[in-house]
Amino acid sequence: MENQTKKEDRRVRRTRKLLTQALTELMQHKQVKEITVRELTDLADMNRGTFYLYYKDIYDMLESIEDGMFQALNDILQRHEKENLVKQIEPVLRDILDFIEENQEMVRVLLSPHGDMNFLHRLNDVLREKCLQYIRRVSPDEEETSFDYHYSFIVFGTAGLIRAWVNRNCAEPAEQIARLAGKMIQADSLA
Amino acid sequence: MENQTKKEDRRVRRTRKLLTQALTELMQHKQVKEITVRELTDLADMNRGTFYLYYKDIYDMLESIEDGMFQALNDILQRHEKENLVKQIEPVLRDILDFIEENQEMVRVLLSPHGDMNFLHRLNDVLREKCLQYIRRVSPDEEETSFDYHYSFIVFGTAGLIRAWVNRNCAEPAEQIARLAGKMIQADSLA
DNA sequence: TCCTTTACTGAACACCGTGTTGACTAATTC
DNA sequence: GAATTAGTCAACACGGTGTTCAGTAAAGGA
Repeated sequence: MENQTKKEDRRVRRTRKLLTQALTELMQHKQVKEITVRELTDLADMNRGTFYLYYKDIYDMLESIEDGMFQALNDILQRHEKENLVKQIEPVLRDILDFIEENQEMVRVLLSPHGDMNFLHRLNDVLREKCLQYIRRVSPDEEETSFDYHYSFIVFGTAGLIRAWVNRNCAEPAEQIARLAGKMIQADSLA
Repeated sequence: MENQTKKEDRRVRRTRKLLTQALTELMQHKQVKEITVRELTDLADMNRGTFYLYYKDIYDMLESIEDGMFQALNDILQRHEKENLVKQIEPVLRDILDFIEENQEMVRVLLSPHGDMNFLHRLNDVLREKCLQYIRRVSPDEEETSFDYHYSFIVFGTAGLIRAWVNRNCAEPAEQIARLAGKMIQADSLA
């Protein structure tokens, strides 16, 4: 990915960046459905046709941005692959929250009322294995069905927590939120 | 509300019902953004203009349906107004889950990837006071900021649980889910 | 049962965003 | 400096939108 970025023409980087900035800006004020390609490119101060050189439509662009975030998320999960999750769930959370803090504007709009339900579900899918693995270790004598419910509660709950955090402009240090999330996740897994 | 329904012309009831059925049907297969008024009224087998007698656009219609659900939710909360939430959170949950089971098709699509983020946030708002009240009783010596995070975790988490449940076509009895939710909510509040 | 009211139909309308095209210009890379 | 490629500009047909108005059919009250 870094390789690709460096091979990219400077104009391409510029255009992508301007479009992303404009979309983030617009999504703070209106729903995705209300955003037209015309006003997006107007705000980014470029030709409307240029948009179509990169994306099919606004939703395609949004998905593409989400792709980038999940790429990063996967990298983080990869790095913590070999840790024992039961005692060390907070380090992963720390890294994830740090990444979120760096991209808070986009995360905020994605989890806002103007946001994207599909984002939540993709998050669900990515974290599924990781979470099940964790829950099984914490309370191994649980029935299979219960796993699913605990896991769904935890992932959506954590998303809610993150949403509250970015809505406060990440006022609290990431470490504190990681600890809090860790506690609640553990409490649920045992419940 | 019942009064209004009975005063309504039979044709109005019929039209509203057909439109709602058609939308529910379409939302199972495609995103809201992809649904046109034309295909909605085609599926409902009525004139396109008729749609506009009731709703501004598809999103307005969806919001209107959500309004009805929140109306019902408020009624349920009202009925359980005077209960002591600490020991008796499950009865409210039971009633809410019963209602959800009756409307599972719509709830399923609203919480699906094709769903509506705004729905989650409205749920958040409605349950806010109720939840804060509960958390304060369970763990009264907590700082104010923490409340917000616990509360956000719990509401989103419960939504996730409900989503998992309706995705399984409400296979488990509502009572069992209410107990599970109650346990996890309590565990979080204490965490 | 008739009569009034009103929901719905069907067709037409201008409007606007979409997505694509082709020739031209400007920036970037090697 | 030359070749390549990104971005511009104007134009185009297309299709969904939201609204209108006259005509039809269904509902509900007396």
